[in-house]
Amino acid sequence: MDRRRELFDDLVRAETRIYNAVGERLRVEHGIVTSQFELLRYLGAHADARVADMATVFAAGIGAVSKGVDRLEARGWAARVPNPADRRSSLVRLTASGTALVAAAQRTFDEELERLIAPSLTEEQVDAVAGALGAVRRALEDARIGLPIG
Amino acid sequence: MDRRRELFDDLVRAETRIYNAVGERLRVEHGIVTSQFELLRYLGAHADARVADMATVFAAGIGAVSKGVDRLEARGWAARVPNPADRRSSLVRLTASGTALVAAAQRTFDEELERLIAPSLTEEQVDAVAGALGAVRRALEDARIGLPIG
DNA sequence: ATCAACTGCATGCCTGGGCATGCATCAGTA
DNA sequence: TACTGATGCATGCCCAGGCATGCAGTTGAT
Repeated sequence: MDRRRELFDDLVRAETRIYNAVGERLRVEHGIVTSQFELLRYLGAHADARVADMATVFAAGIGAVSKGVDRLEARGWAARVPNPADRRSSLVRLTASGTALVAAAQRTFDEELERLIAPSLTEEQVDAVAGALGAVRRALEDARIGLPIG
Repeated sequence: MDRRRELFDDLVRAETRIYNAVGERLRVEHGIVTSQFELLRYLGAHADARVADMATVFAAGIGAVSKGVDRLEARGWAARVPNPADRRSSLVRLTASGTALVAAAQRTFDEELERLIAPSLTEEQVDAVAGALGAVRRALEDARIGLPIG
């Protein structure tokens, strides 16, 4: 039980600092923050995503994602196109400049992440931690636990 | 490298959902959220903490912690007492009701954390992940990486 | 075809945190 | 002692996200 408390503390602290450090570099070099990078990256990997899809993946509220997409659109990196299958929703896709940005930012991201993690963890540990946290994540997603609202 | 991206994603998603789920239960049963629980728990474990100490531990800004302590004080769970060694700062300590709250909330916290994690991870995995993330955390703390501002 | 219930999302209000500022105090030097 | 720089923290402004609401559109039953 104490071991689980320790896991929680280290999980939250490591995540916070990594998120901040990556965000700092993304901000300086690309003018975006980590949450925007995550949205952009998701859109790069999943063409024609809907707002609700992203909200589920990121465990964020619909409103937050909707506003986040507004900001991406305002900067010309993404566009909402009508969803032919359902006129209530739009499909969000990257623009050309958004695609270019993701590619460039991804390099910064990878570089910084290596700088932060590689000194502390072996490859095997990275695999082990990714596997374990992935299992936790999937279990929570399947059970729809930890979304905002309730 | 892809493995590190996966680690980042799972780290952030698992942390988000665990943080939300724990916060939901703390809110329902004790009227606090996770960030307040963390402050309270720190104060329970570290008598006479200063605002700056907590800001460093939580990788948060001084202002955020200062306001967080304001809220704890307003609810009667903590008090600022003058710091005899330095009149610029105060020492923050729990009140009696704050101490009682921490004890009760800690039980809820432990229970919920077990519910979230135990189904997905063996004891060995918990140890391995806590150890690895602890190493990352300590490295980042030592290098003062990932604090707000810079 | 009609209607009720539901879904998807945009928007407004409110709160919490980041950042900048300002004041009080401390530490070091002359 | 006087003075300069550094430190600790409270506070104000701003922004991002949660939650509630509202509306357009969809679905299913009759």
